Amino acid sequence: MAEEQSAAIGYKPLYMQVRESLVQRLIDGRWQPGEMIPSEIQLAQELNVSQGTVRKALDTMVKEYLLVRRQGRGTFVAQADDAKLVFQFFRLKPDEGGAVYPDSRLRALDRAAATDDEAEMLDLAPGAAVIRMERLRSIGETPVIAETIALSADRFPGFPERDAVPNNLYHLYSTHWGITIAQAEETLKAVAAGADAAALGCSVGAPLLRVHRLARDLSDRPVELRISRCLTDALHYAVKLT
Amino acid sequence: MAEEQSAAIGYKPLYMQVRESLVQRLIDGRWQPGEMIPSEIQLAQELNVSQGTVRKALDTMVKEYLLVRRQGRGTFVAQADDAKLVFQFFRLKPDEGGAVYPDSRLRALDRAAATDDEAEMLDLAPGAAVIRMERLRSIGETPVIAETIALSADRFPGFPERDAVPNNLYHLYSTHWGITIAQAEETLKAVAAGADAAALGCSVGAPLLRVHRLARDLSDRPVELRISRCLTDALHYAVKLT
DNA sequence: TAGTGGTCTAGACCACGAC
DNA sequence: TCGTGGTCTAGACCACTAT
Repeated sequence: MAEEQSAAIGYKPLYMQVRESLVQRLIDGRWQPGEMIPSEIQLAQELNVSQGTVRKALDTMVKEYLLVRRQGRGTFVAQADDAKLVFQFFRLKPDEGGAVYPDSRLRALDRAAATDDEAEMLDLAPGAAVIRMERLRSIGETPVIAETIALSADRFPGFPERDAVPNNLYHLYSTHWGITIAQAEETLKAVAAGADAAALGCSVGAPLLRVHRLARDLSDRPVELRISRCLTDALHYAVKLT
Repeated sequence: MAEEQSAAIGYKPLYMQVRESLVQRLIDGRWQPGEMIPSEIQLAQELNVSQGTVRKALDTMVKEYLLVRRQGRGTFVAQADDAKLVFQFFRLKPDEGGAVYPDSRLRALDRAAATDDEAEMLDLAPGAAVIRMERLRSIGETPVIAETIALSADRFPGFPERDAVPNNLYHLYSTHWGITIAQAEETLKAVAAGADAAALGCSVGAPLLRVHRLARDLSDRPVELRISRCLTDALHYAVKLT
């Protein structure tokens, strides 16, 4: 690396510095999703470190789903629409049968002033403009999820019209604004169905799984606040604890 | 390692073979919880591999929470009652304030024939004997979780009487029978309160978070089936997606 | 056959904790 | 000061993929 190690205080291992330098290339868009990155040997020469140090940095980025290794071919920048990555942030599975990714129907798309909660979670000034969406997601013909999604309007200029919004939003964020969703925190509660009951085809007061998600980009900045109300009669939320 | 690499088919990296050999020492009880294990150098000599290979095996075991490294001191076998490990399998957090670990009151403890569901999940013969517990868990004076726990009676001979069952069951499994819970799969649903309503102090039909957990030991064998019904008025289930 | 990542080795030096 | 884990290097060979 160009800079020398500073004093003991604030010390960062070399491979973490390499990692940060490589993540910056993703943030800057110098490396685009799907693109093959230089080989470990090339990166090592470029950064003046050994191949082993580059390897350790790449290994951590692979574990973070930022890169994908393909033996014999090379290392590639992960894409939000990779079949496996689609389920990185989607944990609802049918009780019977394999994983499915529900279709979406956009019921509303507005610009509005952020609520206090939205402003705080998204790190915006009070009352800043947000893009807010209401979606109904279905498996086959059966509606299973009602979603409210809020985005900072500033970060998504030229957001598409209602008919042009695709099902996979994270892929849209990536292709149109170069924003990669790298991690998310979810909090789950059981709640009684209220205004969503009609859309979901359940009775008022029926138990719903409410999932509150804050999604962050590569720089850890909050990007999207999403609140989903899920019918869990034939679905469940799956978690592996290891 | 003693055995040579077999043909290409069924190939396992050396560090994974080392890992399996070390995990076996935990399964056998040759390494006890809290114990310091030999240094990397010693293990490398003993197994006839390099220190780097031992290190890679230890690194994976640390990530699995089986070992704990303490720089300058050594590497230790993880204990189920380590402050941090208690929360490895407990994801409910108060909406406000820091993490808490609820107290438990055992309402029932029986031996009974396994239900079909229990037999299948725990990999038992139909109708085999299980130990079944009903617990009510509270934060302060407020009941928040009703739990049903099923264990294979064969694997837990001499299970304590009702008054002698501690709050931390996984620590009990470890100390009395040498069974380490290494991983668990949870499935979550929202359900309406039924028979538990009285104990939890909510109304019948109130939404509860139902958590279905299958816990496995170091050999991946299912050990415990636990179904929790949680009041999520002031609690939430937290998940980090990375 | 050439180039890539995957694994393995051997040795060096540093940071930390116990003595 | 000593022993531990933490990091870094340099080089070797293997397995996989594409050509």
